[in-house]
Amino acid sequence: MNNRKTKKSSVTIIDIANKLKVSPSTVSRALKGDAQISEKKIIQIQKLAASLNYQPNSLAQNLRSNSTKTIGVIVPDLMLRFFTNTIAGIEEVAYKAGYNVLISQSNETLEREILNIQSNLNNRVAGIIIAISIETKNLEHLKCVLNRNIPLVLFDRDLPELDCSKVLFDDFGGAFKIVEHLIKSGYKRIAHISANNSLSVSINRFKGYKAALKKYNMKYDDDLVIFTGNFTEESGKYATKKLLDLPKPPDAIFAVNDYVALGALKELKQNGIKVPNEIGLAGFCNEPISEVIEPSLTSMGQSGFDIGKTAGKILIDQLNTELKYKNKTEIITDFLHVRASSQPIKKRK
Amino acid sequence: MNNRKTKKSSVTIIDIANKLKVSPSTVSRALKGDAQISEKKIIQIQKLAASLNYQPNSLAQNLRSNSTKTIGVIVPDLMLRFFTNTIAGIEEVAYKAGYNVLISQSNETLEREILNIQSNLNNRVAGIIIAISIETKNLEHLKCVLNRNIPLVLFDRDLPELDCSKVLFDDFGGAFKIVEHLIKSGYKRIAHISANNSLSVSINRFKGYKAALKKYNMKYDDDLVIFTGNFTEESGKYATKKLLDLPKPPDAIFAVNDYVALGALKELKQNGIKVPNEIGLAGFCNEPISEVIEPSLTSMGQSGFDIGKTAGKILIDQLNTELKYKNKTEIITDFLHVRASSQPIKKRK
DNA sequence: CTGAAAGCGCTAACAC
DNA sequence: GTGTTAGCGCTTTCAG
Repeated sequence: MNNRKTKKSSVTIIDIANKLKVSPSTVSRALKGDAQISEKKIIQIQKLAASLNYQPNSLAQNLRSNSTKTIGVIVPDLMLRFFTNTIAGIEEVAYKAGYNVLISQSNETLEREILNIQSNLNNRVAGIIIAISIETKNLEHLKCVLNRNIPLVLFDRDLPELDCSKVLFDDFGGAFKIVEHLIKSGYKRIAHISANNSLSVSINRFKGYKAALKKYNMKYDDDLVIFTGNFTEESGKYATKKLLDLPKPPDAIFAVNDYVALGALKELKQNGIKVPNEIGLAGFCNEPISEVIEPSLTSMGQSGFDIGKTAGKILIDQLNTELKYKNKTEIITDFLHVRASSQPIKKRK
Repeated sequence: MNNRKTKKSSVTIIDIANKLKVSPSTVSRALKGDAQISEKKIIQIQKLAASLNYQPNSLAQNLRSNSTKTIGVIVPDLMLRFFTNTIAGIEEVAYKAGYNVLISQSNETLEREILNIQSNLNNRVAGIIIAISIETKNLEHLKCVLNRNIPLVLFDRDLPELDCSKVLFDDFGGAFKIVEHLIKSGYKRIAHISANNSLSVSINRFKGYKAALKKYNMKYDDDLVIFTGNFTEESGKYATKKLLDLPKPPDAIFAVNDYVALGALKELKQNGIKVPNEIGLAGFCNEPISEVIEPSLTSMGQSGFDIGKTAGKILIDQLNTELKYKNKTEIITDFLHVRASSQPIKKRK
């Protein structure tokens, strides 16, 4: 009996059809405002549906169409601000377009990423937006998505071998601007703390660093580049320690991101080195902390929210226009937030 | 033809049945390891399924069971660190239990929250975890969820009138500890910057503040409490301005959260007031910024990740055990991070 | 131990 | 304009 009650809890198209002595298909059509159905029937049916608080059963619609109004989003780590900001952007545009957002995290492992994709496919998501894990070199699982004609949008971390839509940040240009700014501020020996985990993000920032040095005829020095393997504060400390141990330490440091820069700053302070007076410093991402630390940190902006919105837009475009094969790459840029940590050398006492 | 290809792209239970000359029901049972099916058939069927890379069509399973393996999560704002940390915690336990996570944000509006719930219900989520919006006073939409026997877990923001599972932070105790710490550090006139938007969070921190004063026989002074309406840095500045304008300004400020405290700190600095020497300061949430600002900010920890994990666990418990009516309230506590901004008065020069 | 058959709710040929 | 019918893929009685 409880069972019956539960069943009755949702009104179906058949209930409406019975009450109005019409067929279920008529109801179905009327609810969609099909032009073939007479005006009065449409109104009558829609009125009854509304008064009964009819809600279409998405599950049935999904099975019928073998698709859903759901976008799968896979990110490496939900504890990282950048990725959650991206999700906020995606949710924003998805909501407006009537899509739901299914999230999962790969924890930076390929294994879990594959399971996430699998699960997304089983759930017949309409499309997938993904930032790949550090481990992702093999791309079978991603090709599998494309083979099924499911639109795929890669963001932040590029996979040049994969042919699909992408939303990338201009890491090269961003790094270039930072280093250019440091050079113009009078710094002569600019070090770079990189991550070197084969991620495009890391690689391209390194390239931007080198390009800026080259443009201004500054010698590239291998000793001034430290590869740490990841993006943590600890790495920043470790790398800075190594830099300070050099026979000729740098007079500025460009860190691959703000947390690495924070680690560098702490290490410098611990060694009694004044920033920016003795060593200038700059980071990447413009995290909230960059604005509030002492001295405030010069950092390249990188709006995760905008990247998310763009990725969402591209995906929904592909979904709506059936241009499932149209691969679009969008490069997002942002501007440099110049703060105290990179005060021009001239102004230094 | 393309159509046919797409159709063939996924293997169904019927394909397997045909190849093995058994019925679809046998295959279905064998895949679940039904004890009734003979050992050899089970092995044979599972082997073939694996080799064909058979993936059950979740959509069909969903329709059949009128339910999904999906947990709906609704938060006010995906740009807030606390909520995304919660989501990380939920995802963690959901993943392990084989559930997907569908997220949506209400943007702090009741209207959108209702639409989010509606959408979750249409998608037949197995359960819902929600942090209500600031506007949510009417609870029809939430009762509607419970009426459908869908487990609901409220977190962070309480709605005392609603009878369901809850995971709340010990805001009262947290505030009490902060104020007690300030008192023990020698502060005599402790102000509180509150939000007063009728959220339990705000109300309970205010109550904790008053309780601590009372315990230590300190007079409660209305002038020392400012209600700003929200949780922003701007509010912190505004309230601090008002506090400094008092005939007898406070010698310590307990801000309802870290961003409000940050605003307070900036305002104090702007007025040349030394923290903690002239005015002590404490916040709430232990945001990453609290550790890096100058002076570092004393703050009550509040692990969104733990709250999320707990909420997820409770929901999944209810789902697994069919104890859909068992309403469990879990109170999460954390510890106080004492930092420079509230240095004991004795140590001040 | 296995098969036949019905049905979850909706939609879209195909009829008339 | 509207109804009939079949079927999306899976599960689960009910029969044997």
